[in-house]
Order: sequence, then C-alpha cells, then structure tokens
Amino acid sequence: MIYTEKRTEQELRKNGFKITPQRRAVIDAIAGSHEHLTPAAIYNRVRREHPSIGLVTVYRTIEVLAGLGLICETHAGGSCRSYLMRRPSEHHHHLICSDCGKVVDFTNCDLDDLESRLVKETRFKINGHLLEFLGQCLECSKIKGR
Amino acid sequence: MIYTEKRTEQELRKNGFKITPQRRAVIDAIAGSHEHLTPAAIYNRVRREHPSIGLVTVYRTIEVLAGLGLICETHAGGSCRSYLMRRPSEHHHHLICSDCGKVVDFTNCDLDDLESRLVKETRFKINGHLLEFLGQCLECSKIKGR
DNA sequence: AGCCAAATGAAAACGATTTTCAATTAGTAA
DNA sequence: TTACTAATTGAAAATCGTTTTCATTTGGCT
Repeated sequence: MIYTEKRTEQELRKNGFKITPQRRAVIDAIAGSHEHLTPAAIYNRVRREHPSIGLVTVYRTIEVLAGLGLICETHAGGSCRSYLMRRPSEHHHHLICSDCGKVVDFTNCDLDDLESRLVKETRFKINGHLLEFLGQCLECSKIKGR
Repeated sequence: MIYTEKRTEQELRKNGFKITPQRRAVIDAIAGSHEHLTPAAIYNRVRREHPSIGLVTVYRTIEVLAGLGLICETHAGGSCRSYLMRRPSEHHHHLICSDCGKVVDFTNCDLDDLESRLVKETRFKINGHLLEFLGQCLECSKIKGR
C-alpha cells in the first residue's frame, strides 16, 4: 500500500510532474481503496483530510495518473452510453488503430467459456460484453515505425 | 429487420405505450444499424427522415426501449468513469452491473489465441485490449426481477 | 533566498441529459 | 365518425459532470 504510493510518486517525478500535497491526497485516496472510485467519490475522500482542495484538482490529477497508466479507468473515454437493437445472435467487436482511428470489425470472440465462468463465480446475469483491441494498423506501423 | 421493428412495436403496445411516428423513427434508426449508436447518433439518423423531432423525444424513447429490454445499453447508467489504482498484479477486466453500477474485477481473460488470430489476419500490431461484461448483479436481479 | 514553469482554486463555460409545462395526438369509447 | 382523456411531444430551463480560463500560489531548481 505505502509501497504503491511511493512508486506512484517516483513515477510522477520521473515524468516531470511536481509532488504537491493535493496530488498526494488524491493518490492516497485511490490507493487506499480497493473499490473503483468515481471522481466525485475520490473528491469526497480527499476532502476529509484536505477540505480546501478543489474538485478541478482532483480531475486534473486523475488525468495525469491515468495518462501515465498508474490508475486504471473503467469505460474508455469518449461518449458514455450507446445502444444496439437486441438481436437473437450476431454481434461483433472492434480492432482500433490508435494512430489513424481505423476500425476493423471481427466476430467469433469466443468468450463463452469465460462468460460461464463469470456467471458461476459472481452470480451476475450477463447481458453482453464490450471487447476492443487497440493497436497500430499496418500502414501506421510503417509510417511511424516504433 | 422489419421483423425486429414489428416485434418491438408489439412489445411497446403490450406494455401500454403508444406508437407514435417519432417512436417508429427511433426504432427504425436503431434497428437499421448494426453498430452501437449514441443518443446523439440516433438523433442525427432520425432527423434525416423526421427533421422536426426533438432530442428530448429520442432520449425518452431510448429510456422506454431500454427499460423493456428491447435495446441493449453499453456502459452502465449513472456516472461514467471510475478509477482504481493499478497494482503490480496488473491486467484485469470488469464485470459491470448496468443497474447499480457495481464493478467486479476479474483476471485470466485468456484472449491470446484470439489476439494471434487477429494479428495474422489484419497485420495490426496489437498493444492492448478492453474487455467489459455487462449485466445485472445478484442483488439487482432480485429487486427488479426479469 | 530567489526564480520560473507548473499547479492550484474559483468562476465561467461546456456538453450531455433531465425536468417542467403548455400544446398536441394516439387510442379508445360513445 | 366524433369526442374524450391520458400519454406524448417539443421548447426552454434546469441540472449534472467535466473542462477551460485566468489570476494567484508553490515545488523544485539555482
């Protein structure tokens, strides 16, 4: 736990960010919870020990931490809700190029085993899933290399 | 396709909702797409054929359809983003309750075979993936039934 | 101690969604 | 067919979460 906070600060420093009491407080709040916290929940926790902090600062700190991959975000960015007609079968998924945004569809995600395992373990009633692969398409790999 | 629209109207009627041209238009728009559509995207499609419709009506129709389980909603309602400290053990995924927003983590997504298949077929360089299952947790299934 | 870019907080701006309310309309009953 | 009523609609305002702006403060360097 304390190890996590230390490591997080090192990582911030390494990337040229400053360590402020506010950032420490946000990191402590997230590291001190094993639940997923919404920005508002993080704000409330931080305020207990640090009443004068602004919600804006919480958002900005979250942005930095997520940008460095130090915290993990549920729900990829972009707009929040989307809808699809519920059909008997057919569904598909996306393979997205992070550089040019090209989207390739694919089917046969073959998640049935995984789904049954989850149903058994969590007792959830599962309605669907969202699966996206992210990477670079052939063209972009050629151009940008790396 | 037409079958889907018909069935949807029947289901609305059965539940005491009226069939209006606006609702027909929204249903057509969603049924006519194999992609997940955001409310705004639905609105834009509907306006092509029905320019005077209000965005509010689109939202209200979506709400009714989703409430009856006729369309499937990606991303649980309520606030959109939540964060968790990324710990050494790392890579995990989410199972999200669409009703109360509860998030259960799981690991072992076992997507390596699928990933190699996609690399072979598309020549993408794959950097990562996003996998979320959506459903109802045990508590919410009990409350809401269905 | 002093400097400067980075970070902060308050307020305003913003976009998505919801509520309010008066006017319209679908579906039923006469 | 006409008339009635509750449901539905659209416009505007309200609300919620998030982002931007900007003047002030501060961490980390010299």
